[in-house]
Amino acid sequence: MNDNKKRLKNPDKLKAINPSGATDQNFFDQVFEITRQIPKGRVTSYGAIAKCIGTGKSARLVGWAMNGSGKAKPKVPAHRVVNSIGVLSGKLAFKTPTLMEELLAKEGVKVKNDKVVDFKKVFWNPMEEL
DNA sequence: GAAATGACGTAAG
DNA sequence: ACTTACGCCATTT
Repeated sequence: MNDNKKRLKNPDKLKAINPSGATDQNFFDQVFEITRQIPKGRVTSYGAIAKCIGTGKSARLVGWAMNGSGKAKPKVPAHRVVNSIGVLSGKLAFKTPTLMEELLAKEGVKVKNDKVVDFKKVFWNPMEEL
């Protein structure tokens, strides 16, 4: 497929995030924007972000969007985003499988067995903070 | 265009 | 706590 019929407002910017040039950059933009608001030492979940944006059930898309976080500018602290139970499900997508854990530990978030320790305590809710 | 894939989520066994 | 199953939606093949 890959038809160019889809509306591409900012091909350039979008290209930086999504090489194939696809869906509204809007979605990615919002995901990144929220992710950048996550305070140091705190984490949030894909579902929470999805809900905050409004897509709600598209938590998967948030994760997919994070896939492009490495190319996004400014960079997005994707390491502060975990799944609903606090597992570092995306650590394999980083340059090194241990990078995510390292970054979190550096910020004061302890990780044990690929899980965030005291997840409920360090959880940051975009709905409440924004 | 149908089928498969995925950094998810929730429910159920 | 772990596994299975289903729903969700954009991307990819």
